[in-house]
Amino acid sequence: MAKGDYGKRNFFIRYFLVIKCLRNRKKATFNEIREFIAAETAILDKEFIYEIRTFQRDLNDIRCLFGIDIKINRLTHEYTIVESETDHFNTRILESFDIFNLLSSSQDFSQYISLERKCKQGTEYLHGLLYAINNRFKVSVLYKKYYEQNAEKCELLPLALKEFKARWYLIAARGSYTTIRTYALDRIQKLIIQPEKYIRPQSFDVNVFFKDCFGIIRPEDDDPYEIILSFDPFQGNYLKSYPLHTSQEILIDNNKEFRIKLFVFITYDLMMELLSFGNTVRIHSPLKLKKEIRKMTM
DNA sequence: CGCCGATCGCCCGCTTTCTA
DNA sequence: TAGAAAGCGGGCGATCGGCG
Repeated sequence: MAKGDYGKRNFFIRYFLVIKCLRNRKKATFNEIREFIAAETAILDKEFIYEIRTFQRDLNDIRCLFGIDIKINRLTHEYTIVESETDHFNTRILESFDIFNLLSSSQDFSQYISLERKCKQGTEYLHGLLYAINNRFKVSVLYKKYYEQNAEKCELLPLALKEFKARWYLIAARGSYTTIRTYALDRIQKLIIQPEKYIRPQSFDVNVFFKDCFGIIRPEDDDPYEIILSFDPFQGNYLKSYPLHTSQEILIDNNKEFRIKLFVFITYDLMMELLSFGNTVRIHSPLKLKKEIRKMTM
């Protein structure tokens, strides 16, 4: 086979298949990876010869590009992906690969896959905003609050991006840093990156800022509360795999009750979440949360 | 049509790890 | 502990695609 027969985009297919192979099998020798890739690319009607030297170069590239570390076990000669539990980025990248692979398949699977019909999410602004945040450029956005008729032009100092419930938000300040607000990307109608720079407050860390928040609201004039909630054991299983918040601690877990403790602000987001559990949740404390929920349901 | 950069295979040599 | 085996990176050349 002549070199380069399969074009320039091939390296991307290789990276993806290497990652896919190692995810499926957990571990594989180079020959197994080579065979896996040969089998996966057989439909391309071109022999895909994968040289060990290329593979070794690819490992380096995968590490640099995606931060996915692949190590070899020198006893068994098997390669594995080094999964670091703290790194959410890796998991998300691998998940995105799965979806990408599914949606970009040349076959028409539309009769087998039911996709959620999403409105435009504003994800096209992610790259531009990240660029502005990283290089400390001011931005001006045309922003339409969902409860207002007209869009409003605002000049913002972009600080961070945040994801919540499959939506993306811009965390930004206005002129001074006295108020930091959250802007939903799907409500941005236009984004202009300004040539002017701003000085980023050194103390701002998005993960610290939202540490005690459930969702995207951080009250300015309140403190987080210790919140005790009871669920039925069935909901408990769900909450064990998908904790409500990083502060979640299990207090009781038996066949009658699943009780947890959270340390978060009492916000609209939190109350909506609790209401979505219907009568399977019971609020033990604090009193403030009980009252607020009662107010909403009356 | 020639130049240039990117990719990849091949080869070499250094380093690390295993094993007797 | 020393030699063997394997990993890994660098150099080199062939090839290809883009570009003027």
